[in-house]
Amino acid sequence: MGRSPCCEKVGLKRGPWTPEEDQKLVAYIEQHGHGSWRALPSKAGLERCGKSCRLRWTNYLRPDIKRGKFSLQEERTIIQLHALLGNRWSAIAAHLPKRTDNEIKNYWNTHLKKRLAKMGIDPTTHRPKVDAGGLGSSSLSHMAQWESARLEAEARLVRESKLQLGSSSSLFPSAKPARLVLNRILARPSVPPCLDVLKAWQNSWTSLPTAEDKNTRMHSMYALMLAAADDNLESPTSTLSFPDPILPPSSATTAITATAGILPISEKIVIPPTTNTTAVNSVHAPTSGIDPWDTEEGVTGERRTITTNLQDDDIMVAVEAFMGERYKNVQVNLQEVLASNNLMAGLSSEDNDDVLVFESDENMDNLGFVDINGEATMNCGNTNFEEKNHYWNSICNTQTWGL
DNA sequence: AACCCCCACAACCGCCTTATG
DNA sequence: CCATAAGGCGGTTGTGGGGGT
Repeated sequence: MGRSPCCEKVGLKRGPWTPEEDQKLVAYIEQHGHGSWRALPSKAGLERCGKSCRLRWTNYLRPDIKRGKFSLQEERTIIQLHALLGNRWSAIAAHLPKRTDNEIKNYWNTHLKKRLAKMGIDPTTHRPKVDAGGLGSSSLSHMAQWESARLEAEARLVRESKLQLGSSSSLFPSAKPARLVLNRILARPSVPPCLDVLKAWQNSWTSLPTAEDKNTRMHSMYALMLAAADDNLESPTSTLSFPDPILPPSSATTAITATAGILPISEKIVIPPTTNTTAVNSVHAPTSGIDPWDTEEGVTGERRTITTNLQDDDIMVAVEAFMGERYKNVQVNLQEVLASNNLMAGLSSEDNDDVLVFESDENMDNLGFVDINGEATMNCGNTNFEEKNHYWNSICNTQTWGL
């Protein structure tokens, strides 16, 4: 389809707005609302195109925007979110009240990007620039810092999602709800567009040369699912628990109702017993206060599926994967982990047919996703849920997230 | 004082998505 | 289902101001 120009360009003024023009625009919108932007200029007596008026209003004249220097907290937030979301300025702006995407974008391009570059951080990947000599200790330190920042951002998003889901009224009604849409994880070569972190995780996984490598390397994984808006959660509309149990008790089919908050999820997540179940794998459930799936009781041979029919793409499942033989069977040290090839991923379900399956092997050493077709997409080994849950909790619970 | 360069930021451009008839 | 309008978004450009020479 053809795209029509937003307005006739001939005879229309361009360039910087004058105070008089601003005044006209503000006065008109305050009195009539903006209505159709295309029709606005003539009604307001402006010789501008509607798009120009809209941008001027949304980026500059709107009363609910904050201008001026970015605070340290705002800078930190921008960096964290950029590490997680990339150049998705509107998504980032949704987490910075009263800041516009354009302002954040400009600030990033003119300040933060350069600052990161000076620190030896690639502002695109948020990873240390690799020099010919490999990673030095300072690079590792940077990596740890930025991985930490990125993980904090992830935790922040999760927390904010919980808050938003738990409340029907947004703190910032004019702002769009935080929307983190992650594409489904697929092991097939035709990976859909997705977050960089997801790509990174996939790449890191698929780049392992052999299955043996995959198995011998230590991976751990947290799955965060929109689920469980039952009585155990803080809010009847909560749909995200983090980190909530992945696997259920073996004794019964568990149905967790995900009710509709901001995210239009209204289906059940059903966890049926599987045909050749022999025992239970379990995951600690630290946030619920109820721990029916204590890790100490993890047994072998279980294969379970969590089947969910989801109605929209606003599902987030974030996965943390720790890689590297050096961490096998050692106490996880946060900085070490962060300095390692620690990656995150996620997936979403885009239609009713999607099925998300977490699968574990006989030693509970591997967890994996299986897509709707039952094809194993990835595995993560040697899971230590206690440690990882503790780690995530420490991020989620001890951070003060200024809004 | 004049010129040049750099920087910050507002504004624009073009593509994409969504809404509507 | 299709065409079109309108809005949203991210990349890029243009402009003005400040600092250096």
